[in-house]
Amino acid sequence: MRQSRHVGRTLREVPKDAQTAAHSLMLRAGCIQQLSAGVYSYLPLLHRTLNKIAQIIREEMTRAGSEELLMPALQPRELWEESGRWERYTAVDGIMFAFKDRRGSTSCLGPTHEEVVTEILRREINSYKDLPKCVFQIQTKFRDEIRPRFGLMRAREFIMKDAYSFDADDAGLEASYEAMRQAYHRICQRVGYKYRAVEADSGAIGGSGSSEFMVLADTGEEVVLFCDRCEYAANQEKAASKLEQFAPDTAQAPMEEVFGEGLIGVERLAKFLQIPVWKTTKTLIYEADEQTVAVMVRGDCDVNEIKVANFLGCRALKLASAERIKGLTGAEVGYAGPIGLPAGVRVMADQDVNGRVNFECGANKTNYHNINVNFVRDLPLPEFGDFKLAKAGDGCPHCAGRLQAARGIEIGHIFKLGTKYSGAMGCTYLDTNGKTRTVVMGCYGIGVSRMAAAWIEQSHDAKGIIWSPQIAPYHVHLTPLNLEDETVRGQAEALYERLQSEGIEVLYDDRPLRAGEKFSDADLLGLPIRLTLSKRTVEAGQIEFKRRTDAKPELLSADDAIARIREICGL
RNA sequence: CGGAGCGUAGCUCAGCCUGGUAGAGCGCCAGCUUUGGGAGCUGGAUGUCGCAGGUUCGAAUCCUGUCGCUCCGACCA
Repeated sequence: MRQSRHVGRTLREVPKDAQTAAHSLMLRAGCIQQLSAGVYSYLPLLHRTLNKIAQIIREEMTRAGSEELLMPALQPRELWEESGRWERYTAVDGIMFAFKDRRGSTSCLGPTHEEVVTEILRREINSYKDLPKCVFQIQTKFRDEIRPRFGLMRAREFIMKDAYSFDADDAGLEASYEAMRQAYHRICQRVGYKYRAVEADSGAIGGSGSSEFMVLADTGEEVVLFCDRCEYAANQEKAASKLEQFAPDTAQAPMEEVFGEGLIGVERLAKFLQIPVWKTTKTLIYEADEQTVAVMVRGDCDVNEIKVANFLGCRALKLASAERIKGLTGAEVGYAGPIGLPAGVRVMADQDVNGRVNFECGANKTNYHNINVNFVRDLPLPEFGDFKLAKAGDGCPHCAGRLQAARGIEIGHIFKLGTKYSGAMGCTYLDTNGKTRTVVMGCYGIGVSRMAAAWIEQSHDAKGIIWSPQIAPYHVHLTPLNLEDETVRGQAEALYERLQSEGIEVLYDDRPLRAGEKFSDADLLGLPIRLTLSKRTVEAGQIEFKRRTDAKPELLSADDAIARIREICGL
């Protein structure tokens, strides 16, 4: 491609709306243009990268036995009512674009395709002989994000690959899931990410098990925890952990109410009470749909709201307002405790709250704390469960190692759905005994446009993007100088032709610009290899070869340069 | 959803408080010089000041509404 005809001019100034490196660089390199909040045009450079990513995904999906199709983005309300997700996706979470057409029927733009794919496959599957099946598509998805941000990272319109497996039983699902898991590893490895696969919460999609593929980057929105000794790795939303255990007191002391003015925050409180932090207790009051719950965690922990919501099976979980807390506990925020709450409040506690003797908790009275509290004697046993947020430094749940934290960008998420959709929508088959059974499903998503953004987030420097050869828009940036010189111009044109004829993708900067502008643009666009011709190189009879990651260029013959390009780009 | 901020030239922004009919830098166009990391000089073009009302002799500026964009958000007991 001749750069003089290329659409996607570079920007010298940093666009004000860009909060992250990837967003800023994509705008500056002319990869994207914003059309409205969270909606972007993919300009030619990025379009090429997206196609390359899509191609890698296609190849790996196909290798794993999945077949490509394309489903409608525009979907009827009735289908979503059949699966039972309409209300949640529209009224409750509002994540789905929905609207009436001219006939008055309601449609939506699909944020995901479980309903449609189940509709397709339930007509396809009759017998166990028709299983397993697996299909995928690469398509534009729509999510009415509460707050779109970071460019392509959290957009309202984005490109995603989603695959769906259909099996006769759980064993079949395990096999399908494993094939997809392997495919996802291969995709990440082929692109070249530094990444981790982690255990994850399955969220709104539902289902029993899931893994996320996280590209490691400091600006990632997710926190992943992984063990320094074993293979355990999980999203913080899902992660379990073992807390350090302390020897309990040998005898119960009498419960006491202690005045401690304005003591909010467990560190200060523990110091004041002269007890270790692990003996303090945080009690948080939540509104969970229609019920009110109090959740207790050890003072050195925080509540993992996702675990609580999953335990309760509620749709919405949020901290109670200050007024509500005052109404329930009679105290200002900060002094809630499990003793003396109104009868309707359901009391739950993280399991590590148990096993302590003479612990502290809020007294439901402003500025007062109870100490030497003991279950059974002072209050009934609450419902115990795993409700704490695991954090770096906690013990690994599976071995004696410690958890470490890293930030990541979630690019892929695979789920064992089970029969949630097939059951609701009647996707069944007859087994060998002629008995009707429900198909067991899995779903496997990976964000194509987000993968491009994640790559840049992980691979850039002060000057610009550093593409990997596998997903770079072009392999080579041909940047001749002194184009006014006939000889240079002639050689540049000839080299441009030769590279193309050899199947090397080349962006040819044929603009009559100065060296500084060309090189700065080349660094910004970040193609893997830069080739430069000039009066100097003509005299030397060689061409200048520089990788984006090299500091200095080297002089090579055209043949040698092409050989190097082939080697680097795996051509 | 709540809170806040911003919409002025292609881009980044000043001007607004204190009303008098619009500016800078970069970019763009022409010419000359320059020519290996965004060079210099000279000349030039460019705006429904987001939109709609209102106040006023007069509105980018004040008021109201509206649309768009951006940022922040339960101080965890």
